[in-house]
Amino acid sequence: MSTRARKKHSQAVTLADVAQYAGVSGITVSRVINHPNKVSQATRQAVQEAIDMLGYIPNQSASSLASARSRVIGVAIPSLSNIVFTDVLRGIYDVAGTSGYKVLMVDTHYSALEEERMVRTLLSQSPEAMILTGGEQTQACERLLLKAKIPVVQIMDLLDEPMDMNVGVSHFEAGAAVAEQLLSAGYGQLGFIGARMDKRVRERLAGFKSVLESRGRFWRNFVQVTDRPSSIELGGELFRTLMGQAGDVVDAVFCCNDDLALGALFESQRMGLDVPGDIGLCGFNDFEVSAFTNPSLSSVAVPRYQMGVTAAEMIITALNGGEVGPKKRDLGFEVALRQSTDHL
Amino acid sequence: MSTRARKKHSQAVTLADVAQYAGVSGITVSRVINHPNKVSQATRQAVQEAIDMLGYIPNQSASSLASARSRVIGVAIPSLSNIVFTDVLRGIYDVAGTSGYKVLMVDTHYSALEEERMVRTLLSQSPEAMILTGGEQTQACERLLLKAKIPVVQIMDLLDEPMDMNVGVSHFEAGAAVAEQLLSAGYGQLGFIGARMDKRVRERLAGFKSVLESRGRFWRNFVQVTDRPSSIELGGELFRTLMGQAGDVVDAVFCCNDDLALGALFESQRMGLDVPGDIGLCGFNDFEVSAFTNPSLSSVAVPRYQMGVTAAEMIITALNGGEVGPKKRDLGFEVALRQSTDHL
DNA sequence: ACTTATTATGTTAGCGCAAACATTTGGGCT
DNA sequence: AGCCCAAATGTTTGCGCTAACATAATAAGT
Repeated sequence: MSTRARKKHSQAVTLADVAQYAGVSGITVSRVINHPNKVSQATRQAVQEAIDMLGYIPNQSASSLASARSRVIGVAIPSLSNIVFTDVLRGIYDVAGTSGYKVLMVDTHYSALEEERMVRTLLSQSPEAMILTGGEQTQACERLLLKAKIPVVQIMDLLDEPMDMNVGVSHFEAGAAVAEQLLSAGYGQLGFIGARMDKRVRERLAGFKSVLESRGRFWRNFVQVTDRPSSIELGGELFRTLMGQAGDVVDAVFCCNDDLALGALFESQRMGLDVPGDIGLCGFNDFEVSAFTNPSLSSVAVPRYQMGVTAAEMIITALNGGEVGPKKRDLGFEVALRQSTDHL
Repeated sequence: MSTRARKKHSQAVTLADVAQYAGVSGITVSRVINHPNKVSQATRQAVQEAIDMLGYIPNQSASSLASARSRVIGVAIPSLSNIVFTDVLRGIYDVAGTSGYKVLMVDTHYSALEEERMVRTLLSQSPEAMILTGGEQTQACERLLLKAKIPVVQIMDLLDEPMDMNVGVSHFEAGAAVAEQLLSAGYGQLGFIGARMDKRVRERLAGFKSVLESRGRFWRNFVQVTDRPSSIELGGELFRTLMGQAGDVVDAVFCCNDDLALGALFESQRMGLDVPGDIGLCGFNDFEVSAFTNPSLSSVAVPRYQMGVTAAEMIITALNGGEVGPKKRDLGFEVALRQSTDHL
């Protein structure tokens, strides 16, 4: 044995300590923790007592290194301040947690470059799978993930060519559905306000626009968008602007999300406009509050939580070598028609 | 060399591969990554090229194991669906991210036992510090953390005896402040509705109650609470119940959070009650929407994001061996008086 | 009894990296 | 030139754990 004994990293209890205390070998302790059914009842109990007595907590780094299993799922979402993503996250956490996986989450701030950096960070933790938002990864990012050879699920959107698996809804169709519903509710001149204008919002607008164009009812100046982050305040602002330049014609507005829709609703009240009489309003994402405002706000409900659940379940099935089923899942949406679009 | 060569875990590029490619020793590659200024310009560049060429991604498990540094901060929050906590999280992520730390977050679902289980999980990742919500940890949980000998910050509340560091606000004083403000706004018979009833909500109620009792103005049947999770819908329900049993007297209601307050506001509109004329309403947490409803909703603003930032900064300072300053920080609150309490 | 499974446990080696220590190299000074 | 010091790089070892293999103990079948 070398005389220059290296300083122990810590006084932490290790597997070896437990083994000694219980009078067994290290691997037996390891098995009690990871494959308890491979150990006899008696030994298992003795080891468990030693674990409890010493307060042993396994070192996951060592375990990962030795077994090449990290039990970590990496998740990248664009923003933590948007309930849309935190709902998905909840679904992921709920499933991952009960399956013994940890979730390492990062916030990409809606930037593909930031996402690439974050994916690098995540990969350095040797995740066993990865969940990404949307399909706008950088080339380099995609290469990294392919090289990692782990299951990847892209969520939120429906992608033509997912890297691996895909769970989402068609924002194009959702936008189109809103246009249809507003038209059949009797509105004829439809406006659009949008913020942040990420891929999904652009898709909603595209779907909305396609329906209107097919009826010769689309006019560019009925669209009021900005790249600024969405907020209720901004919704009011965009609504006021839109009304300022087309208020004499526009009779209904599709707001790209419920934040904007709420802002528009409250602003319309302050402007003395009657919703749904003077102007119809429809949001997107169906926040809880939208069902309770006066008038209640029509919106598009997307199964966010379920999206997280499904993504996590697909991953866990894949990791367990099970049959994943369809690699692309369209979870659908529902247009919730409420008072704000009910003027007939 | 043994003939039974163990199967390599993966084909992943390792530090040794990079070293060989760059014609240096492994430790030099390690230095380029972790202590670049200890390597000459030329070598650094050569190694960097090798890293890029081979697409090397360091194995964090191995690094943690060898160096006893994980660069992980563990965070336990009670719920992911409450914007209150996700705002704090954002603050933590923003600071931790820019300081090169990863955040491992867990959701305790408002349960101390679940929290203990989660802390165990977190500890197995050898976090360098931990952020917990509130001060209601189990004994065992507290013991685990003490044994881990890492910086711990308890956030949200102000604690008498924090385990280590503490960043929060006094919910008792906030509740008291609301009572004071409502009284000086001219309301005389104050009610309270509350849900979830966690420690912080109970503190708000206690503060509110203490002020009223000191003026002989507290009546038990003006308080309507439930342990069910808070929601807008529930706010409406509790408000209706309270009005049903004390509506002829109560002239203002303190809602333990803005979800309830919004529910109460919308419900009062449906009941044909004038806010703030017939009834005053004050919420808590100052969600964005509260400033934009009609009437706008009075609320108590708490620096949530800043709380996360401060907690993370204290931790990083501590980890760098810096001067942390006061271990207990009261970040204060502000009562935002708006139309819903303005009936004079 | 004797082979053959089966179950329970142990031995060995190494996962990929960085701390500690050792060595070399290259000025800068007298 | 000779010396010293600092900067740059290398060698060795082990972090704590688990896969793979080896062995021992027990049960089951003939």
